[in-house]
Amino acid sequence: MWDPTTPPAAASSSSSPPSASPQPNSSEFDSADLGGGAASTGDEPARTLKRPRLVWTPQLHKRFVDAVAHLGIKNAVPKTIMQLMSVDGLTRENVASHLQKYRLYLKRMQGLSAGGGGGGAAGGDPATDHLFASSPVPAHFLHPVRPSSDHFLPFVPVAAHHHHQMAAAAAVVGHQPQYRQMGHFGSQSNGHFEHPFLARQTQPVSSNWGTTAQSCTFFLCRGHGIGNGSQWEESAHSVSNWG
DNA sequence: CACGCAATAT
DNA sequence: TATATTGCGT
Repeated sequence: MWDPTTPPAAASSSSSPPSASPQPNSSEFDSADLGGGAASTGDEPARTLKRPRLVWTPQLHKRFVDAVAHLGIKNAVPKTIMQLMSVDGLTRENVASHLQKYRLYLKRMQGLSAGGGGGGAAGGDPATDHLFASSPVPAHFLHPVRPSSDHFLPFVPVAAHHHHQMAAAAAVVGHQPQYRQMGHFGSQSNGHFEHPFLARQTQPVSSNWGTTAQSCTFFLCRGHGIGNGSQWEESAHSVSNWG
């Protein structure tokens, strides 16, 4: 169902010059624009609404990887990852599904890096490799920390990444309903987020960062495409309260 | 219940 | 092709 008519990710119409200018544009998403049908029979609780397929952009995956990296392999379970990512609209299933693929990817990498050498994600599934290769994989992922006998590690050739077209942005393309997913991160201060995004809901959240700079730090984590470890690390420390 | 993974569905 | 969903064991 990936809808043939659905463009792979919004063509970066504006910006995203081929040469450079990453452009720290804070808007990596469109405003949710409600179409006519929208909720059809009224506004159903997002709970039961059929959400559009999540499109895992490199940026989104970056957050995923960072979350896992900071959580540690052991604590990196779907629910925790989801919460740490703080991406509104993200469900546990979304993360779980991708986490599964990601683990397979890591497993393959382990096998390859240990024995052979060279390349990166070669010979695997073309499908997953490309996406995962866009994000640097923390070394600890490949070797869960040997208790005491990790003597010779050949060297871990991280997958050679090429430059791909990183378009922009939108994370989800709702082809069926007219919702655009992922807009801002949640201000799940204490529990979890409830409303995905949608519509013209009121959004009292804005008042949050208007007066208190707290969750705003998360926004800093974008800007560098590939090849960067993590900069939100520091940010995370600032708000180390959610735990 | 939440997790992890294979198989399957869309 | 990429995600989502399901099934089953833990």
